[in-house]
Amino acid sequence: MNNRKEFSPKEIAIFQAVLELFRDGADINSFTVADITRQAGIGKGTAYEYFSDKDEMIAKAIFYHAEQFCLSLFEQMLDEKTVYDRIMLVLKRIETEIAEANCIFRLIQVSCNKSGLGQKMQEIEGLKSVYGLKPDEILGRIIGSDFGVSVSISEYKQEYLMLAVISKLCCYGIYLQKNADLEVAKRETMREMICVGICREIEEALI
Amino acid sequence: MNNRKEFSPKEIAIFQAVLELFRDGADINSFTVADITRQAGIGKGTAYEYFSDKDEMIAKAIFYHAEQFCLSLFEQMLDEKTVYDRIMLVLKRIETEIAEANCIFRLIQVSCNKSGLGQKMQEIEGLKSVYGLKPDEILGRIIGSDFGVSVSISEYKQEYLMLAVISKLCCYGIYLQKNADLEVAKRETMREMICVGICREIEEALI
Amino acid sequence: MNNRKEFSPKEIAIFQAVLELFRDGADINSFTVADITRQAGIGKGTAYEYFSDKDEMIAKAIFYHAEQFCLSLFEQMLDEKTVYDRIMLVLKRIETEIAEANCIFRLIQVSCNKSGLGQKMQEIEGLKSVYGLKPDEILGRIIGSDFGVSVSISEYKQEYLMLAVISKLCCYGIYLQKNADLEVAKRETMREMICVGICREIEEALI
Amino acid sequence: MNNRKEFSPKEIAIFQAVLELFRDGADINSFTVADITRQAGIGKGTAYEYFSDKDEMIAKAIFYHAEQFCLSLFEQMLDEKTVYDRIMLVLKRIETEIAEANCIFRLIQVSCNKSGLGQKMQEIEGLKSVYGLKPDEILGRIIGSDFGVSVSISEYKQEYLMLAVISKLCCYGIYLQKNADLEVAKRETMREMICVGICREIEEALI
DNA sequence: GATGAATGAGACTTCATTCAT
DNA sequence: AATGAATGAAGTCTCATTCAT
Repeated sequence: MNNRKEFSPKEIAIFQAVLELFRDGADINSFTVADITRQAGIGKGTAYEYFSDKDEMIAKAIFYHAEQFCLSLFEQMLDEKTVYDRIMLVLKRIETEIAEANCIFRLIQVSCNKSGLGQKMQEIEGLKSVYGLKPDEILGRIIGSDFGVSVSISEYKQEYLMLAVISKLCCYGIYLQKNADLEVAKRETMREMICVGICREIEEALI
Repeated sequence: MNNRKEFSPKEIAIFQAVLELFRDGADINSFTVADITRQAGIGKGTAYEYFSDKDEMIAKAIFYHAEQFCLSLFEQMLDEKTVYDRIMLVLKRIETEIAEANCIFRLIQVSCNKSGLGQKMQEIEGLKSVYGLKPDEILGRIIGSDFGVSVSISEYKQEYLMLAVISKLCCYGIYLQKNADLEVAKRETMREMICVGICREIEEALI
Repeated sequence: MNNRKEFSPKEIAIFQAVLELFRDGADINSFTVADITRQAGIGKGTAYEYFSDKDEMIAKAIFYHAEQFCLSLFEQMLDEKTVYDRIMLVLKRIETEIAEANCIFRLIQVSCNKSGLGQKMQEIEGLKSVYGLKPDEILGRIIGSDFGVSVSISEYKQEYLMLAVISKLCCYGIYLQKNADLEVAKRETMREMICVGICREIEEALI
Repeated sequence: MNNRKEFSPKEIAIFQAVLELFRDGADINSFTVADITRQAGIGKGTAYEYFSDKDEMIAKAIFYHAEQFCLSLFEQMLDEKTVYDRIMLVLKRIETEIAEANCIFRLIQVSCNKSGLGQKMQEIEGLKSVYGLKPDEILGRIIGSDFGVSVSISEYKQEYLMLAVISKLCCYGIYLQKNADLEVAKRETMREMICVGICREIEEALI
C-alpha cells in the first residue's frame, strides 16, 4: 500500500531548483521566485499553479529532499549490521549529499523561528508522521536491531541521546561546509572521530 | 593595554535594539531598518551615520553581544575550579541569556552562507582576534588550568573536540528555544546530562 | 427580412455567464476570464475561439442582454394601450430583471469613458442600428401610437425628453439595487411615483 | 469652530492627479498607481506614506473633490434668491467643473457595487455627516429658504424628489460628457430645459 | 473544435538608502 | 549631529492570452 504523494514534473523541477540554489551557497532568505523559476527552467506564473506562494515552494522543496534523503538512507541501512557501520553510512551520505543533508538541518533550524517560512514549515510538519520523518524514528533506525527488540531507555535519556546524536551530525555538516576544500585524509579522520563519538554516546545511554 | 573599540551611545542603542527584536521572536531576515531604529529610539538617518548599511548593523550587533557574553563569561569562569563547574556555568548562562547566547550560534550559522549578512559577518570575523573570540580560545578557557599549563593535544583531536563541545552547546540552545515553557526539573536534568556529556568528551580527548 | 446575427451555443454560454456574475454582485472590473469560462462551463481557450479578448466578451454580453431585454419588452408593449401602462410595464420589467436591465445602464455608463471596455462598447455601438437599440426608438415605442403617427416634436425637446425619461429609469434601477430588500408596499409606491413622473415629462414635452 | 481635516501638499497632489486623470477620460478602474504618482509628480513610494493602498487614494480623491465642489457650491448658493436660480447655478457649475461634478456622480455610482474601491468608499462614507455631504442636505439647500423653515413633505415624496432631482443632474453630466464639443446655444437650451424640469418636480412634490 | 497548462508582462507594494532641513 | 520625508529598485503575485495536445 502506497500512500505517498506523487509530484508532477514541474513540482520536481522547482524542488531541484531550490536544491541547486542551496548548493550554490545562496541564502535561503535571499533567493527570489524569479531565481527559482529561472533555475527550474519554467515560467514564473507556472510555479504559482503548483504552489500558493514562495514560502510554500521552499518549504516543500526542503521537505521533499529531506524525505528523499532519509528514505534512501533507511533502505541502505538495512545492509549495515552494526551501529558503527550505520553511523558511518550516515556520515558518508552527508558528505556526498551535503546539500540534501542540509535540507534536514534546515528543517530543524527553521522550525525554531517565526518567519513566514518557519510558519509554512510547521504547517507541513503536520505531515511528518505520514512520511515517517519523526526524529526519534531516525534514531531508532540507527540504534536498531543491534540491541534486540527490547531496547528501552528512559524518556529523559532518549531525549538527550537524540540531541547528542543530531547535534554531532549537524555540526559535521556545518564543518564540511565551512571547510569545503578539505583534504581527504583530514576529512576521513574527522569522520572517524565523529562516528566513534556518536557510538560512545549511544553506549553510555544504553548502560 | 586596551585595544578594544569603544562604541558611541547610538551604536549601543542599535545593538540593544537588534537584541530586543531577537527576543521578541522576530526573524533575523524579516526586520527592517525602520524596526531597528524605532526600537533604538533614534532616527533612521542617524543609523546610517554609524553603519554603512543594514547588514552591518545586524552583523555588528550580533558580534557585539557575542563578545559581551563571552567576556563576562570568561570573567565568571575564573571563580570556577573544575571543568564541570565551568561547563555548568556556561550552560546556566545560556539559559538565562538565551538571546545573547543565540548571537554566538548565529555567528556560526550565518558565517556559512553567501547572503549579504553572511558576507558582512565574514568581513567582521577578520576582527575576531582583536576581540578574543577565537573558538579555540573559548575551548582553552573551559579546559583551562585544571590540566596545568602543559595540556597539549593533537591538532585533529582539538578540532574534533571543539566541534563536539560547540555542537552540544548549540543544541542545548535550540532545545531551550523549542521548549520555551519547560518545567524546571526537566530542564535541570537535561542540563546535567549535557554537562556530563561534554565533560566526557573532554576526558576522552585528553587521554 | 432578418439581419439579426445568430450566436453559437458557446457564445450564449459566455453571455449567460457574464450575466450570472453580475447577479452574484461581482464588479464588472474584477472578474476574470477564468471566472467567466468556469461559470460558462467551457474551456478558457474556447472562449478565445469566439471572442478576440476579454473586453469583447463582456461588451458583447452586455449588448446581447440589453438587446434581448428590449426586444421582449417591445413585444410585450404591443399589448399595452396607454403611455402610462407602457411605462409601468418597463418599470416592472426592470424590477424583475434587474440584472438584464442593468446591462442597458452599463451600456450608457461605460460608453462615456476610454477604458478598454469602453472602446469595445463603442465599436459595437456601431452595430446599434442593426439591432434596433437606438435610444430614440425606445422612446418612440413608449410614447408610441397613443399620439398617432403624426407625433412630432422639436429636436431639442426630443433630446431633453430622452434624457429625462432615461434618467428616471436609470435611477429607479440604482434605487432598487441600493435597497435590495425593500418592502413591497414601499417599492410599489416609488414605482407609481416614477411612472407618474415620466408621464408628466412626456405630456409637458408634447404640449 | 473648524473640524475639517487638513491635507498635506502631497495628499492634495494625489487628489489633483486623480482628477486630472479623470479629465483625460481615463477609466477609474484602469489607471495605475504609477499613473497617479507620475501625474502628481511624486515618487511611487511617497504615495504609500499617505495612503494605505491604491483604492484609498482614489476613494479619498473622489471624496475630496466632491466635498470641495459642494462646499463652494453651497457658499455661492447663498447669493441666489430663488429655487430656479439655485438650480441654474448648480447646472452651470456642473458645466464648468464637469470633472469635479463627476466625482459626486461616482460617489453615488461606486457606492452601489462590491469592488474594492466600492468598499473603501463605503468606509469613508461613514465620514459623510462630518463633511455635510448627505444627499438630503444638498436637496434641502436647493429648495431652501424659498419655502420657509417649515417645508415638510412626506418621507416617500422626499425620497422620490431626491431621486428625480439627482437623476436629472447626473444625466445632464453624462450628456455633457458624451457631447463634449457641443455648440453653446444648444447647451444653453438643454440647461434651461433641465432647470425648468427640476423646478417642476419640486413644485409638484410640494403641493 | 476544445482544452487548460504554461507564460510573462505588469500590477501593487515594501523598504533600504539618501539628503535637505 | 540628527532627522524622517522622499524615493525607486526590486519583490511577489495575478491574469489575459497562447498553443501543443
